[in-house]
Amino acid sequence: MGRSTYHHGDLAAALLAAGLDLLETDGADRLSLRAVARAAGVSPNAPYRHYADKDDLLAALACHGCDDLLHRINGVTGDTARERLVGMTQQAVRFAQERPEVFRLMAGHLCSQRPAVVEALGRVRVAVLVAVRGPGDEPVTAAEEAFYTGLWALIQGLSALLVEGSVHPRAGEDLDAYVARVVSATVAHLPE
Amino acid sequence: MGRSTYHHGDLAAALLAAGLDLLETDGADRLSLRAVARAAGVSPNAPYRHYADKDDLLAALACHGCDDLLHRINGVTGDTARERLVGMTQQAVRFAQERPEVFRLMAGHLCSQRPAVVEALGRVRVAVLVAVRGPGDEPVTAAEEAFYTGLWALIQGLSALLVEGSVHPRAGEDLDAYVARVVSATVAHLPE
DNA sequence: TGTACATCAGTGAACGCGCGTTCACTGATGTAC
DNA sequence: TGTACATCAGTGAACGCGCGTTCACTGATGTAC
Repeated sequence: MGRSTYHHGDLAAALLAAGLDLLETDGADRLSLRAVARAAGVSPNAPYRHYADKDDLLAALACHGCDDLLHRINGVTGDTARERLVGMTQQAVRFAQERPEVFRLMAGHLCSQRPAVVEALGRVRVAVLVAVRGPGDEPVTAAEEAFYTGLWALIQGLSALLVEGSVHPRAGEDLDAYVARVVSATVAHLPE
Repeated sequence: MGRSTYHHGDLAAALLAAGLDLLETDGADRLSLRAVARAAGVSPNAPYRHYADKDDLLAALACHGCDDLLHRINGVTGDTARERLVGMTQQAVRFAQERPEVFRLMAGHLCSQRPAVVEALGRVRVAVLVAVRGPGDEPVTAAEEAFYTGLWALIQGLSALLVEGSVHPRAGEDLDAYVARVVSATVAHLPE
């Protein structure tokens, strides 16, 4: 804000940070490029030096969210595939609870066609697959791919349902415990 | 359009129809109440006689979508729980493909707090539960509820992933066949 | 059957708004010689 | 070390836009007597 030089220094990063902030308070629908510029203490069209247009900034925000989620997921450990799946789903759900608007942006259609976002989401999906499957070099069969797609859908769907308030833990039940119950009940054939 | 009387007759329904139309072409974000009024051949503020505000119309559109999906789901038959689950998921996916914007509106946050939408979505969820479970009067146990929540998440999540283009059938594969594969692989413990 | 009148369902103009983006511009920076 | 100059990264004003909503209003409808 109290910028002393004419040049900002790292406006791209500052806009990203301001954007993430405003995203969570306003939602992607109401997020305006001008507001982001204002928050970064910069004139309305300064962002155009760093982002082609508003959608470009939104895509950058979504990618940032993907990186965050990827990082959380990569931190999950567990002895069995089911434990790791449960752990990852808990991470995804928590992420969505903590940063609902960035989650919506990632899962929604505003950015879903942007190559950078497609790739960032792809990395998350691969991380899930690898974590559940465990290390190994055998090629992924069609049947496995279908299975992992289902798990990915389950993770995304459950996160979304919880974020939108469509489903809830039982009264007094811990969110993580609830997620564990739902996931375990659904994929009961995975080894415990 | 060529309305001959001053009074419209059934403007509420006409606005709903125009709204569903514009929703699919513009998306909920870009849908404007004025455009809906224009499409119905009526002045910009005529809608306010029938809908409290823009959000109220959006909620009505979402409810309409829920009714459509409920109807499709209720048409599903099958000898086994898994068959019925697959059938319902195929219906949901097709619905989302045919009416992506109304699907997004239903699954998204724009209307998720509106009581009418909450109830309409609840009816769909119950229909899924009943169809998978089959007729019977025993109360739903906590474990069952968790399981059905997972199925609901799977249905919603897979529909969303397909709508956003995040996952695809294999080259040349039929969409229904793909959905059947994914669902079956994921809930392999349901009796075939 | 006629009629006064309340109510309903529209009109049309206007308000105030903030937006995305473009334009022509200028201050700051870095580099070649 | 000094300097000319290209380039980069900002400024500030403006354009044109369509929006949601409100206001005061009027045409149409239905109902009580």
